Amino acid sequence: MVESSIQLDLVFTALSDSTRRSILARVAEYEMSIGEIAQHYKLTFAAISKHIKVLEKANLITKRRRGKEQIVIIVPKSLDVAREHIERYADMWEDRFNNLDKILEEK
Amino acid sequence: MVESSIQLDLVFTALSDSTRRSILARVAEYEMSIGEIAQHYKLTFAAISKHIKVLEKANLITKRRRGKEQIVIIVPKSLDVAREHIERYADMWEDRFNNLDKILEEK
DNA sequence: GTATCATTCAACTACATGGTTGAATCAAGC
DNA sequence: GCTTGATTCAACCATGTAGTTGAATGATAC
Repeated sequence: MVESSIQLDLVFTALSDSTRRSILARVAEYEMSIGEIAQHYKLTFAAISKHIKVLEKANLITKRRRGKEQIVIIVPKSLDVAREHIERYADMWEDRFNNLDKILEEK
Repeated sequence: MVESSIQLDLVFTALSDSTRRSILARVAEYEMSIGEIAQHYKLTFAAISKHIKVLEKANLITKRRRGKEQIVIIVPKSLDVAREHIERYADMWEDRFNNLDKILEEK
């Protein structure tokens, strides 16, 4: 535990399950109720509800009430933290690559 | 399980742990042996070895032998699959946002 | 081939996760 | 206030994961 970023932990954990990625893709297109989401999967309602809670905890989605239903809404900027983190690896590697000249000179 | 992408599962699972992200950041800058990596953490050697195996399984890093040591090397393009997936969510949301006009017309 | 250093494997513990079922909650409609 | 529909909670089971320790392997140096 060095770069203690709980938010990143939560986001990557949420994205590590294909059912959750599928749900996220769904609500990225159309906001919909939990019941509507659950219809598309063989899992029980409760299981879907749990997956949605994981996405919510990672702040990838949020909920709003519409009568009896809970409407699931994507939080658009929430994935930025993950995207930016991934870019950072690329940048580091790029820097290292650009320093190859120096390394070769030492030979 | 809808968009059965085991590779994405592995990559996001690997990135969901801050120790592994830290290791990945380290080897993105400089390639180094497992022993050198382990020195920076309070965990046992075996624990670090396990973390590195998770990163290897996700194809984020690879290993090369140098005498007695195993040198850990980042696989630069391996994160693309994750980055591209994240971009897709953004695109979907963008499309939906651009269609707001039509939705408002229906009102 | 023996000693040594670097790493991995095996066995184990503790805890988290993904799934189930059935009861409980909560808002709406009558 | 009762019923119904939508969702969540609680309890439980099975499996996976992160960590440990100690033994086993693999490569080098002598």
